[in-house]
Amino acid sequence: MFVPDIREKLRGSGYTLTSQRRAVLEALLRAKGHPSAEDVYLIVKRENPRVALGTVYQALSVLEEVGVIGSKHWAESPTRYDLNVEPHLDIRCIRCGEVSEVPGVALGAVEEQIRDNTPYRVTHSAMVVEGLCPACLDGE
Amino acid sequence: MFVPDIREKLRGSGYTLTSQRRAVLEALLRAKGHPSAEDVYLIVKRENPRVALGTVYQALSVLEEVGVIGSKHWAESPTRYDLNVEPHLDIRCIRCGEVSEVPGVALGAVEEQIRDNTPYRVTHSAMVVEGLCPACLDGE
DNA sequence: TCTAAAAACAGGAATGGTTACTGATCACCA
DNA sequence: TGGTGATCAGTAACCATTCCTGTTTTTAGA
Repeated sequence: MFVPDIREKLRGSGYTLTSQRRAVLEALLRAKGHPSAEDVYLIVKRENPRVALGTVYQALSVLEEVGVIGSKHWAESPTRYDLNVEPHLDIRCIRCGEVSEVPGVALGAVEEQIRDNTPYRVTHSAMVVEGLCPACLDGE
Repeated sequence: MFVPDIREKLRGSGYTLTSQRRAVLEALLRAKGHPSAEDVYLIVKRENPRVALGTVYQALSVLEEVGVIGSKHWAESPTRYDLNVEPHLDIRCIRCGEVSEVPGVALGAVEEQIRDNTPYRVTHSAMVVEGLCPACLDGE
């Protein structure tokens, strides 16, 4: 995703691409994994010590709203953010907190079953998966 | 589930069935839906005004540990507790917070796919579903 | 280019769900 | 009955996140 695309998406919802929002995106790119808001904040702060944590939260929320980034939430753990906005499945290690992707799992059929079996209008569904990562399994 | 069974399950993990834990179970039974810890606390307090919220949290955690109750967590919302410990799917209304069950959805195949596609040892997986309940849809 | 209005920001206080701590109370077994 | 550990009430602390206020930056119009 190029900067002009992102600026365009923000414009579309009445937002601007500020240096802080760009810094948050760059931090997300640099982190490469699934950083929390605090992780992003620490990276951004290295180059721009004056940014506030609240600004990072607000930037993440705006960027998610316009569809440039995605977020995932596990219980007892801060929300993780991700440049990958395609539907995909992530697993989180209950010991070290590392998050990684689980490829090759199709949720389409399940989502259809859900829609067919509830009178609710479904707005969001996601699979939350936890386990022990290979590194933590070694230490067992 | 009868009281002797519950006492036995608690015993098995070195716990006792205290009056507070019993009151929490009764509140859960009376609430009938998917109450939060605070909901349970308010119900328990009606008959036993001296119980502390912390006690309710601790009782819920013990009861969950021994497998007598289950819990579900949605982002931006307190954890909900449930006497139904069988795997099942719940949907939460993003407007009023009401939680209800979605019957007839099978996650077994998906869980198998997950296990086959990750090097993690999966310890827990659940589907988190949100939407608008029929009552809130009416008010749209 | 200048200026007023709107948006975004920094810094810090506040919030809400949950856990941790402390001294008092209770349950069980010898 | 007394001792030992579990449990409890009450309260303080915690942590992720949001909210608030005054200031800075950006934008749009003249």
